[in-house]
Amino acid sequence: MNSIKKQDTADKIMMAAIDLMADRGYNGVTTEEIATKAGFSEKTLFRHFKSKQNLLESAFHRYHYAEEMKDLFDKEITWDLHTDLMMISRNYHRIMHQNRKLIQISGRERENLPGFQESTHKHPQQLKEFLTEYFEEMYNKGEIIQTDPKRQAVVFLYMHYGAAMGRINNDPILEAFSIESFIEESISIFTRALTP
Amino acid sequence: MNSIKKQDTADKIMMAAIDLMADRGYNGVTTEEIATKAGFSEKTLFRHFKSKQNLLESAFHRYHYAEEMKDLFDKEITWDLHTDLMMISRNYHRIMHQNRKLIQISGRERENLPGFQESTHKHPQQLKEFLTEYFEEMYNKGEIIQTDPKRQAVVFLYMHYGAAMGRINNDPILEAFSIESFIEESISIFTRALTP
DNA sequence: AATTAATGTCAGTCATCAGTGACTGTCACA
DNA sequence: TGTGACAGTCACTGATGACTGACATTAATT
Repeated sequence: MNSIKKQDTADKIMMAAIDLMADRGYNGVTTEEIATKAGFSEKTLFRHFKSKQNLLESAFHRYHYAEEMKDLFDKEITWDLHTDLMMISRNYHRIMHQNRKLIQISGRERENLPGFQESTHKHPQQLKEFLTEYFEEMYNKGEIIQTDPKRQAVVFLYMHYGAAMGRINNDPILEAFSIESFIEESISIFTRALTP
Repeated sequence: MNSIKKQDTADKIMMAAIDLMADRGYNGVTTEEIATKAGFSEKTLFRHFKSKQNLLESAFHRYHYAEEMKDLFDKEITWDLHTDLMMISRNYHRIMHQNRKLIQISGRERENLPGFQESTHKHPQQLKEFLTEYFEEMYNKGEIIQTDPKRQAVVFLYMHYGAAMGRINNDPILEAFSIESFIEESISIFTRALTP
């Protein structure tokens, strides 16, 4: 039972930490609260993590969404603009939504998470490069009009990033709206703009 | 010199508070730091504001970007799609940039700012309604194609919201890019998508 | 039955921080 | 010259929060 149970406890504590810190920030939450929420004593928390800071870092490391983002590119590209953009957007929003708590924390805790900001920025960066290449290729295939593919990629990304952040922050604008509906509209606009 | 100087002191303290809290959050900054940065003693801070919480609220109230957003609609609409969208975007980004510190704080400090979230959401809401009406009117004039104007407005807004947030957070994606360049590309895409 | 790993309890340390109270200094102005 | 408005200093308090050490408990393992 040793390492399994041990891991289980650590996981529960990390989950509790993520939950609470996403709502109230690193400094807004006490180690006691985290432990209680996880169903353990504060002492146990400190037996598993050598400090509060270390707990946050561990939690981040453990639940990092790094890898998923990459898979997004490896999916089936059909070279049909609408289909591909829909697929990419859906996956993007799914990943952003799954990782919303980590994203909230990361936005907030620049100071407390050394070298973390960069890892948050790494994946959009990759996505931007992938999209840029995709648009270039589509242009070469004569499927889209010629403009600057890098700029198109950035606009596309920010459009979805904005919506993803709105969703994370419970923006009332999205209340009347499903995210699926947003995706459809945005892709329609994009498709229509780029189709020759 | 009474109330002028008094206001001046209070202002300096509020400015210092905004500066520091935008970087490190409410709980990440001490009243002493704020006072020192403002060039006063901690005592003076508490003579002007009855608590740290009250200081934050006052600062927010004072520098609230509420009003500016509305002016954005009252500007010259030319009923030329490209021109109007450029004007709106430029103003939007200008206001967002001017108020970046308050925006950062507001995103972070949901818990500490009672009823603040709603006031942050109010203006985009207004903007969304204005844009919706604008798109409807443009459709009636036969200047744009028929789709759902509300959805168009939301997509337009989030596109710029995303970029504005990226700019605030120093997203490296925007490094190679001026915001003006983003605006141009995004409006080109939008214009091309909506033009009959 | 003895051992061990994981957790709990309790009492306590140490540092920090919001906020206060008493008193002083300074300048404007009447 | 005296009063009022504003800021400073200093020495506190009271609370909180991260983190520790000693010892007890529980339950599974051998």
